[in-house]
Amino acid sequence: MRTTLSKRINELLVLAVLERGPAHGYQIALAVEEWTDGLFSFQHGTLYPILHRLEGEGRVRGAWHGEGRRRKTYRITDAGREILKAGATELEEQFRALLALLGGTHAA
Amino acid sequence: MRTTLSKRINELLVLAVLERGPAHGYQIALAVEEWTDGLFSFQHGTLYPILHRLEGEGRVRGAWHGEGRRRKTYRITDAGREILKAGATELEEQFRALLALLGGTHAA
DNA sequence: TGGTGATATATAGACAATCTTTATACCATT
DNA sequence: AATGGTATAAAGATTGTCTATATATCACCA
Repeated sequence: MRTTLSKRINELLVLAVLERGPAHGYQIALAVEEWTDGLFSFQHGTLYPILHRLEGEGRVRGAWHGEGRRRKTYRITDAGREILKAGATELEEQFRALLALLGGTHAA
Repeated sequence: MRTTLSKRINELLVLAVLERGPAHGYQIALAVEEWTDGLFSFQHGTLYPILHRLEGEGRVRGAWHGEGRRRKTYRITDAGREILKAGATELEEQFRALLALLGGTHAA
């Protein structure tokens, strides 16, 4: 399964949130939880490494805002948008195949 | 993400194949690959531990057939059928939520 | 003004699960 | 008899998440 499915999903979740607008880590975690009704969530010990990884790969760009409380606001890059689109499409195909196999057992 | 998503998916894939009829490990791996057009697949070092785990949990039952080449044929149990149904439903919900978030960025 | 809890980021270390590799062995084909 | 496909198993490396800890600001309340 190439790179891990969870890893891909987690990265796509982050990118999808950032596609809707810049956000910092904490906001991303909240957004994912809200928008998926709690079905997906991030521990902060999981999220920050993902953000750093994505930043290192050039899929997001982070900028510090040093007014008092330190915050790092992330924006999606063009490279990030590309793999978001490609990844979402690929994932959807995979899910279709998966559900077909799972559903085929109890559906008509 | 409770237990790993990949773990749950892998187990459901195995159970879904067995729901269609008894099979031994090698056949299960081939079936998953065929039925998902290669989008999901098992390394044998992944599949056998999963089968042993499922067997230990009573979700499948394995029986050796010792005529020459050793083969272990697995059947799904009632307990296995239960978590297959429950798991498939749960997974579908999760995917819907995920695709809504991912798709919301490039769809209307 | 001092404490609590939410906001906010980061990292080290434990843990879980898969993947790679190696081992064994039968069978069919050439 | 040698090769390649079928078939299972387990040890060890790798990967990625989770837990726990550390740090720090801010708002609120007593």
